[in-house]
Amino acid sequence: MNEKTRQRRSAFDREAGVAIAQALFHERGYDAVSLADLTAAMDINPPSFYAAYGSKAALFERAMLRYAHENSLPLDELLAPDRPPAEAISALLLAAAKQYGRDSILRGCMITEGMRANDQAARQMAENLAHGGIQAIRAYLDEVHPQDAQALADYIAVTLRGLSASACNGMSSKRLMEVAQAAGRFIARELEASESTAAS
Amino acid sequence: MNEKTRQRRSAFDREAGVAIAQALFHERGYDAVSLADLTAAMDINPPSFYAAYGSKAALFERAMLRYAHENSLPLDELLAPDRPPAEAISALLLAAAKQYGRDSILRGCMITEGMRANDQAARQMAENLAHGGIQAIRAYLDEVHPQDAQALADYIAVTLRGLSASACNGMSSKRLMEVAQAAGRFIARELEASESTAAS
DNA sequence: CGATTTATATAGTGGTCACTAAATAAACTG
DNA sequence: CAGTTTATTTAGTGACCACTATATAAATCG
Repeated sequence: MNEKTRQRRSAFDREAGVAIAQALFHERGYDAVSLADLTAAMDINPPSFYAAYGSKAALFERAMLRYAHENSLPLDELLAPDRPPAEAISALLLAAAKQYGRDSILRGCMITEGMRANDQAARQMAENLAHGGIQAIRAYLDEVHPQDAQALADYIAVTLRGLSASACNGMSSKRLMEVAQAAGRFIARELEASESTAAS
Repeated sequence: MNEKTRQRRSAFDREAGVAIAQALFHERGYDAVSLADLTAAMDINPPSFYAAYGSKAALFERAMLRYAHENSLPLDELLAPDRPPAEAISALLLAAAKQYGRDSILRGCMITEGMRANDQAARQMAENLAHGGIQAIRAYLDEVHPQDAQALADYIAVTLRGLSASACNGMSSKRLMEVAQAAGRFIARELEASESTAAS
């Protein structure tokens, strides 16, 4: 009975699939999201997945790029050259803390946390993307505070990583923001101190 | 031919097995170490593993406890009540940075990084252990700086997490220590500031 | 409309995962 | 030395992993 008549849907929306993958990867991390999870969430079969994206890692990269385009901190605005550096850096840290703790499911920074994936290819992609962000901060500091741009950039990078990881383990938005504000205040004091040192 | 004569070795050293597991879990993280990795490193078969440890997660807990016993920061000494708090906290951060970057293979804090495991049971065990450390710092701050012990404890916790994660992604010991020293300096200034505020 | 291309559907692949049943050798106990 | 316990051995388990060979339906295009 019921001989053949195999049916077929039209092509699925591949950009929508990237958005779905972005949410899953952000929520659970690269390794904890399986192909079966992805194809189920997109309501497609594995061959459609591979025809569209090539591999799980390639889709992860597209998802991170989409995340960066949609959610990355507006470094250009935050770190505007005409702003007082202390204010700019404080604003950056606070904006990060706000974003990392905003959503109850999508915690922390998807790219920062991607750097701790077990899969080597996925980790490398995240590291490359994160490097760009750190470089932008470093370039800004080279302009506004060249005497110890590296140390400040490292301090900011470590603080951002700590904020992201803490957000992932449930630290509340309020507490994240308080830590960010404290760090911003500390940097402001440090800039003041080295300004007056330089002026003496 | 060669009928039977199955041989058997004596029991393996279970404590040595915990040490081997500790190194593997610290190096790669809980999820990235397989049963096969563990049994191969210990040179035993899976049934010996389960007879000795019960499960992979249970061994992870024993390995973390061993790590804590062997490597955990001597909070009692670092945070001695008769020490100036600013000095004690700076010493704590610097000691952490030193330890996280000391070994080229065993990077960061095994327990802190365990909190990001994909396996729920392993993550919970790490969170419970980490909570103890944070609580010790919090109790110390309640004694020496009760007016904002929570904010300071959060700042320290976030900084420690950032240092650990950064160590895992290759930040050099030198840079980790510079960040820790900067954070310690910032906290010293903050304590000074709030002391003088309180005195006014 | 007919030919070609594209992306779907079914139904798998081999590999690895944590874990175990059954048999038996060593160690322990009387 | 005999009986019991303990921990080893071999040889698997089913579940899940990322990924794919083959067939065919829809979309595209002359």
